[in-house]
Amino acid sequence: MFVRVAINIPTEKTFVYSVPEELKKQIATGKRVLVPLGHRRRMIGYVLESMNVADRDETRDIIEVLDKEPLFNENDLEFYKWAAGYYIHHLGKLLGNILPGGGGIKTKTEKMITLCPSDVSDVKLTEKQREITDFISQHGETPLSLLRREFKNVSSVIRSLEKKGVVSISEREVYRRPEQGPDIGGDERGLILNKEQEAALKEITIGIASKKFSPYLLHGVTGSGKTEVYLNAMKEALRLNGGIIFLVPEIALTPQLLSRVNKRFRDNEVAVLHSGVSRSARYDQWRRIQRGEARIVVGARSAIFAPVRNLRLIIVDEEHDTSYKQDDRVRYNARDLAVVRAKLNSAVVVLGSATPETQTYYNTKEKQYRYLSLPKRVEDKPLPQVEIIDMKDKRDESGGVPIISRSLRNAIQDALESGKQSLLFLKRRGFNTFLYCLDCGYVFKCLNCSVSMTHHAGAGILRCHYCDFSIKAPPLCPFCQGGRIRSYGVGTERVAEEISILFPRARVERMDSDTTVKKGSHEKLLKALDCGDIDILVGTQMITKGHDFPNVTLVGVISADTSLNIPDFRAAERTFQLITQVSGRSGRGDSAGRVLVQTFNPQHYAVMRAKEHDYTGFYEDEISLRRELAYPPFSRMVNLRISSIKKGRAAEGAGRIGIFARELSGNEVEVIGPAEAPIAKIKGRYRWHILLKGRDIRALHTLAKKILTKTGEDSLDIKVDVDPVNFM
DNA sequence: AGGCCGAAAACG
DNA sequence: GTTTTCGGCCTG
Repeated sequence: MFVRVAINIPTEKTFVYSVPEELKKQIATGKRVLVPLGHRRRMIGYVLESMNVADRDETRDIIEVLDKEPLFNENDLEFYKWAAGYYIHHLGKLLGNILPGGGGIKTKTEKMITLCPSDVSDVKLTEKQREITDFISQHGETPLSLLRREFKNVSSVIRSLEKKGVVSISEREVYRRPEQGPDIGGDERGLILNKEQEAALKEITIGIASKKFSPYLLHGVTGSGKTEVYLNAMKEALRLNGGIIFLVPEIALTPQLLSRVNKRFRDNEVAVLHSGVSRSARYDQWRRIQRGEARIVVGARSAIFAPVRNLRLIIVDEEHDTSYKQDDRVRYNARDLAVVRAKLNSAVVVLGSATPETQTYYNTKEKQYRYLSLPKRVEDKPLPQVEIIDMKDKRDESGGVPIISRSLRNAIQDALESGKQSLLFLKRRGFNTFLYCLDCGYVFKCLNCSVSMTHHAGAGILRCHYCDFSIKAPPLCPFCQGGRIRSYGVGTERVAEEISILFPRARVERMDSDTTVKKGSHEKLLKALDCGDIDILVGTQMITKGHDFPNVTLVGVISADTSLNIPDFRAAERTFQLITQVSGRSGRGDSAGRVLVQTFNPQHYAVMRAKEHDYTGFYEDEISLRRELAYPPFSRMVNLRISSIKKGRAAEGAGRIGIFARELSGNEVEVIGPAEAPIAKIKGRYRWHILLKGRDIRALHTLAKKILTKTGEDSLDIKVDVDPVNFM
């Protein structure tokens, strides 16, 4: 017997090994095996298939079968192969990244004690032994750990009981569970769906029953109750014995959402997968899913690979969210893969958003996806009033542009006085964007990355947000020794400080990746906000995602321009989404909400359409621009990211690859660049990129693959990014 | 990825 | 002529 395995090494090849007689019984597709590779090396191989004849003369034996049960089946494998092919990754590398337990994680077992059924009344027992056997007879099969808690010196007593034949010891697998977060947002209200929710649910239900591939866009304004539709659809899929994947952006995978799911479904039906779940718990969750014990998987992007049995429904909440795109190691987009997987499984996929990607909405126009709409908030609550504040003519006492305009200040004041909460959003954490020397103009930049370092005043340090390198903030300019060091730009820390000065009585908190590094601190802040222990919360992106806090009536966007001025064709879309999503946090309770957006571009269509809550208007503006410039959805893109430790080498190599790409591109593919990346250096590597653009993804694939094989000749690092999202 | 091997460069 | 370094190649 032989097996074909994939190994997590950068090669297209799969490897055939022979199976020793004693391991034959254990072999199955989807299990991991330990195999020898090369000289004295042992690697984990993933069994792709087993066969009776090998297609080569010499094979080596596998050493060990690592899993009792497979991690995936043929159906899952078909999907993994598709993903590896589409994103131009080696299958072994993909499997190594998405499957749990790259290391040798063992299943956790627990010793169970049972009384032997045979008549043991004539066996003499000590008092202690009697006590324990009585306890076991009351409880039936009892875990040893429970006995440990109840009695002293349990192990020795049990050992002697076993010797006497009174009890028997067996081992049972136990699942390690991810830690449960606190219960936030208790009231599970609104079980009754409104007309639009009902209509959307009905359509989805038809799709589920049809057992045909049925893709939907659920376009519902913020606060329109999309989650309620999801939960009902899930119930329906479950009723038909279907498996479910519910994807949410990593940051939105909050206790709030989880407790909602947990209240609706039985605990043992739900498995949770995300980066916060420990390795071992992840492995156990995976096995529960594979066995079909957990029918519902809730998770961040990697959960799209979960080996769900009889998959009938995939939900992608906030489908526009860029965190569905994984940019390191294995590059894939979980939102797009969700559609593919649904297609392979003849299942339903529901993409939900208040601000769908232009591409997604376009697909509904092209009749690729069915369009479902929730145009109103639940209970007909009004959308918040959005006011745009033109910062061009705003000056503070010293003649500079103020961080907080007068109007925003007044609005915060109003909210405070009426006992309401405010959220202030901005893109950058830290205190200031950067420090510079007033005398010579020296800017403190990271030595490894070509970005200015962010000033964290609280800690008195400068930190690079790309490589995390930090230094003490120096009092003197290292270049001219001048003492006049000034700061420019603002971060969350600076805004929080400013707010504390303006409103000394208010309870101000900051939420960004600095204040939430500690496990559970994210939940703690949200809980505090939920309990009303915070008046004003200043934060980055993470305060914008999906939360529902009824007492928040004011949302302030400190600057809409940070997302508008990035070198990315989706900048307008991102800005529209951002303003709309942040706005959505406002006025979810009984009081009407207000949103204030500070910007230097009040006339920009993304800003104006967001003010009017006009998604379709924005879409029309955007799609005509995309058509004109032949950007997606009117073209496809593949980005080649080239980097090297040596500056010249990166530039040269990129140039050479550019020429090569143009030679091969033909008239189907347009080669743009090479260009130095907007962030020219990260972690000591100089970065360039070449963009391939064309109508047909296959032509792009072919060209990208040719470039990869051809360029093995120099020590450049080349990465292929299919359907790129991040152009920095 | 990581070890092996041959070719080229450095060495004496 | 010998040692060291570098880069390409292969692993079942």
